[in-house]
Amino acid sequence: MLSTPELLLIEDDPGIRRFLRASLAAGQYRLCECETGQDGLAQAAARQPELIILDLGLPDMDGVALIRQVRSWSQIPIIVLSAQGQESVKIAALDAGADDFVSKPFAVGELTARIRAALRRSAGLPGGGQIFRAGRIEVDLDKRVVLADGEEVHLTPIEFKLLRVLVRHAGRVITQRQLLNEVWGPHHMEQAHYLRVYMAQLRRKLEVEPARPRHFLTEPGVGYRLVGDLAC
Amino acid sequence: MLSTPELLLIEDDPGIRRFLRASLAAGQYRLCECETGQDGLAQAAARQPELIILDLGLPDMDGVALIRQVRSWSQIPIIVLSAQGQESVKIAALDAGADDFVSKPFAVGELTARIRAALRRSAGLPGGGQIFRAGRIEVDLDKRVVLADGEEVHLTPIEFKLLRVLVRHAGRVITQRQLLNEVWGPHHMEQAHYLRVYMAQLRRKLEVEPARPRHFLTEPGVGYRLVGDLAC
DNA sequence: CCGCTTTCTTGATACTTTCTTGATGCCGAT
DNA sequence: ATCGGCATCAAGAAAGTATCAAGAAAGCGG
Repeated sequence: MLSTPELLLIEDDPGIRRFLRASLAAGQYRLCECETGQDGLAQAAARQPELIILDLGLPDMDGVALIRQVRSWSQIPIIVLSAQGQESVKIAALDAGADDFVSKPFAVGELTARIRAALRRSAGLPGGGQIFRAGRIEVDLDKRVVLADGEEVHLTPIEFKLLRVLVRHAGRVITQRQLLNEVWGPHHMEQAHYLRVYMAQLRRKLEVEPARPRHFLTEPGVGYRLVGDLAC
Repeated sequence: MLSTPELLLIEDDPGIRRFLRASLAAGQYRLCECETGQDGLAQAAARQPELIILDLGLPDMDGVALIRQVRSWSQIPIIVLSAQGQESVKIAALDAGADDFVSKPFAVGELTARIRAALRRSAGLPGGGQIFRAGRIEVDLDKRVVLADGEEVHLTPIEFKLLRVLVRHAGRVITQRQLLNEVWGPHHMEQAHYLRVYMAQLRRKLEVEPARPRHFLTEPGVGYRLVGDLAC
């Protein structure tokens, strides 16, 4: 069960890495660590973490450039750490797309509070559980639980990721590229076949008549759309 | 957004108010100022600003409590200012629902960068979906959904592309070449036949009397025009 | 560390929708 | 009447989609 959020830490200083590993990985979050910007970019694309903590002063590339690259395909929250508290650096990072900026030395408590704030925002929820309903289907994104006719339905990690994206955009059409990007990452945006396999899987598990879907609708040539009771 | 974003400033210190008024109200934003927490809450509810800047050290009420109250009904971004840089205060404010925390004394450049970051984020989510209406027709370009008499109408990719161009230029005549260019690309600008086929399709699906179109009008020798209720 | 189970990836095939294209008829203008 | 621009219908071609299934990979428990 992958319920704890995964954070990606991009930081070259081993001391700080150890420090944050101790502070963050202790139950609350899973932590994935990188030492270089290149590796960080690759990991961000491959693992699709829920949040990125980025040290601006990397040896191999400019931190602001890294932010821009990530922002070219994703809205993952990025919290920047930096030894330089210079105002111009902060502005550059924030305007490049960073969500928050923390100067070193920092207090862990504050950092974790800012992480919570960023995750809360990106979840799009006040913190209390929002439940999506569509006919006999019930989805609780927080608890990571899906019910059909009140019965719990087991979903694999990818199935749930896909469902989550659909639920978050419920009512509107999502393009195949967008789904592929958000579920498999930017390197798989041509593998539309994955989408078909997993959409069929979701329908098989959640639709009454998988062959005649009432909620997981296909928009041929475009993408898919999840229609539920709460229409916006 | 058509007009400049409105910010609500809740701050008892007249000096800082004057300072921020000078920095923020100069063209970029509209600024609404309050001296007390009570007034701030009232203004937040009444004016629905796009962002709140809140001084934690208000004379009449606890800032953290104010954050909680606002959060009980709204997700407006809140940036906290505070003279106390104490970690526990920051954590309390962020966990109460604040989006960001800036300690005094602060640099305007950083504050405005953080404001931009917060506004950018909040702009992304709810979707400023403007809906085009024309008689019984309703077009939501964001959701990619079209209704006629409240009933959903399915459009193929090309049909929707064509409709989108028409909606974006609603009220004006669009030449055939322009439509062909925007829908099929610059290599098909001579295929006026495509246009006739698909325009007929749109009329068949959306007009009450396809033979006597009321909204999808032909301008002989020139192109087409979509007339609706909201002109822009 | 190994074997077992679950999940992911990939391929093959049948099926559906959509696009393109040609034929035909209408209407107004010359 | 004839011609050019427009509307409509229809059918084959092309593109896109659903589903099954099996080997590969990854995760889990002992």
